[in-house]
Amino acid sequence: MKDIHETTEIEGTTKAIIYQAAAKLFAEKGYNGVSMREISLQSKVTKPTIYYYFGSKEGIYKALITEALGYHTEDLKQIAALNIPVKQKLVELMKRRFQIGLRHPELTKFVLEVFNHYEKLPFMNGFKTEVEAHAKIFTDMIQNGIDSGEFGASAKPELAVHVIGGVLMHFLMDQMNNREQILSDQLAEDIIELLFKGLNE
Amino acid sequence: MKDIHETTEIEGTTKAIIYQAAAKLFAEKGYNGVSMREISLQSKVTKPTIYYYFGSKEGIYKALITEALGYHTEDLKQIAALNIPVKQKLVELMKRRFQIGLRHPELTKFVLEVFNHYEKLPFMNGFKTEVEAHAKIFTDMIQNGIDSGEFGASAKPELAVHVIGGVLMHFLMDQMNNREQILSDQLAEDIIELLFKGLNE
DNA sequence: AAGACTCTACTTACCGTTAGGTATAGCCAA
DNA sequence: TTGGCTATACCTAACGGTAAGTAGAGTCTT
Repeated sequence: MKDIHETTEIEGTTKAIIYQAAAKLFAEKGYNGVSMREISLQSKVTKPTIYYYFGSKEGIYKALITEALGYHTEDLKQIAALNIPVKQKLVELMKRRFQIGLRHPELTKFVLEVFNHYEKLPFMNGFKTEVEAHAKIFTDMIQNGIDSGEFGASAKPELAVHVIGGVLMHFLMDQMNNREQILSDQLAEDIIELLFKGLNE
Repeated sequence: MKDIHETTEIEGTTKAIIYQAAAKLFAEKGYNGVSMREISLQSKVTKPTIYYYFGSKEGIYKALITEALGYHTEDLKQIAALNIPVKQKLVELMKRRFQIGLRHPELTKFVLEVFNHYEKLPFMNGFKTEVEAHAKIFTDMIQNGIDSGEFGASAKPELAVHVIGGVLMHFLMDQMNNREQILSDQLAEDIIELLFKGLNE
């Protein structure tokens, strides 16, 4: 899989410079917390140039979300297609998400924001389809684990999906708000192990 | 325990009217997404009157956070002091948080925002102490469960804290973004049960 | 008990600043 | 010399915040 920025951007071009400056600022302060002037200053590109490439503030933001979301969904599809036990898929998913979280914190924050849609922007609904597509792949993966008997029969699928997804997002969020490194492959394994064995063992 | 709004507000007063309008708007659109004019319009109170009572935009926001955070910490303290097994305390905590989430979605969103501090406001740091105090009570509670042998010895305390806390926040967040009711006492019990037994049972 | 004063609660009208966005002209590589 | 790109300078609307003033109830003095 290509690295996250390679899909739409060529490093060093004016567009890419604007793109990365905007990603950083939006991730730090949210959509309404960032002004076009700030992006212009941070990227050292004048305002009209930004408008030339992205059309509007909404335009940059949407481009950012689309890329981040697309990348994550593609990655998830790939994992779902692997020929390994579901439990291993979950470990793999968590490891990869953690790695992306460390390498691309800005884009990770966008994904978290879309999934949790906190600072509700009116145009966020436009991504509903993509978010649901992503959720479906994940749900199917868990359902597979239950159907195949790999998970206990008592595990309710929707509950399991929420718990695993919730924990994953929580750790990502935690890393996004911390300077020191929290996430690691080992942590990913420990989390899945704990979720499988349960607290009372 | 008193209901959440009784602590600082008397229903029907101008201050309370502003307060509730602001809570609703901030929860919907985030700090930077809401203007003082909007609060003024929504509450049908003129702008200077809002300044008369709260001093600044930051002032209203901080008042909202302080109340919500204070209430939640008080509630958590109360649960921690109960003379029941730790597992039951967790169930009780989750039930209560779910109930607050349903009854007071606006204030619940504030708590989530502070804990996840997404749209990072510069003055959010001012609540670090309170957030840490809250976290400590929770961590001690889990640690108790491990020390007393109620939880499995293999459960790493920090991991367990993050998993339980993460799941709790995730479900609250999910409810905040949905119109239909998701949360219930039964769900709280199911979640804790799943976390204890693990997925493979 | 009447007038002078004070206080709370609130309004009208406005401030300087910044927001998103753009018209227009110039630069420069192909 | 044309078309992709970038700069200057500007627009209107909206922002957070405030100066100045007032209605009306209460208080204090004579």
